[in-house]
Amino acid sequence: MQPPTNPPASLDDLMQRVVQIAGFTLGELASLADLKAPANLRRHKGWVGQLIELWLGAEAGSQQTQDFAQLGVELKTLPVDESGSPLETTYVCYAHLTGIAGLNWQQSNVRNKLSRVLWIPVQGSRDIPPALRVVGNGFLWQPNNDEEQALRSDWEEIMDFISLGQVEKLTARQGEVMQIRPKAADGRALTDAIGPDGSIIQTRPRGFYLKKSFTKAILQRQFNE
DNA sequence: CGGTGATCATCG
DNA sequence: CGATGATCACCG
Repeated sequence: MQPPTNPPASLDDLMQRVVQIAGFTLGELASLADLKAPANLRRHKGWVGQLIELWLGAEAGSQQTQDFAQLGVELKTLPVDESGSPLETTYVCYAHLTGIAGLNWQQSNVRNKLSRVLWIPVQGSRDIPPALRVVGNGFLWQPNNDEEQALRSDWEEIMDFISLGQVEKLTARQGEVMQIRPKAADGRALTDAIGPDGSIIQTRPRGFYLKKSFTKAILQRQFNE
C-alpha cells in the first residue's frame, strides 16, 4: 500500500481511500510513505492533517478553496480523546477584515468550506505518541438546517462587528457554535481592519473556528444514531 | 503577508 | 482544567 499520486476521481474513489486508511496508525501510514512521525506535535502542528491529505490525494497548497474542489469536499482531521470527543476546536478559514461590505452568508468562505466536510477522527491524546495514534472512520457531513442556521447566525453577528469597526471588541466567547480567534505566525503579525471611526487600523489576523461542542455533536450524530 | 495544516500553553 | 489567545511549520 502506498499513497495515491492522483486526486480522487469521484466521491466513491475518495471514500474508498478513507476506508483504506482507517485502523492504521499514523506511524504506519508515515513509513509506508517514507516519512517519519515526529515524537510530538509541538513543532509539527499540522503534521497529522498533511499526512492524511497525502493519503487521500488532496491537492496541496490550495488556497481559499475546498481540499477536493472538484468534488466539493473540504477535509478536516479531528483529534479525539479516548471517549471520542474532540480535543481541539476546528479551524475553518481566515477571516477577512476589510472589503466585506455587502458580503452575505451564501457567498461566504465559511459556508463554502463547510458545505460538505470529510471528517477524519484521529486519536489525539497527548499521552499517545503521534506514531501510535490510530486513524478512525472518516465520514462525509453536510450541515442540516439547524446547524446551518447556527453557523449563519454566528457568522452574521461576527461579520457585523467587523464591518462596524468593532473587531477589537470581538472575543472567542462570542458565537454559539463558531468563534473568531487570532490566527497568525506570532503576536507581531498585523493586518488591515476597519477601525471604530471607519478608517483602516492594524490588528492581529483572525480565523474562524468551530467550537468543540459543535464538532462533538457532529460525531455523535454520525456514530451514536 | 495571507493562507494552509493545526496544537500549544497560559490564565481565569 | 478547559477555553482563549498565542504560536509553530510551510508555501507562493
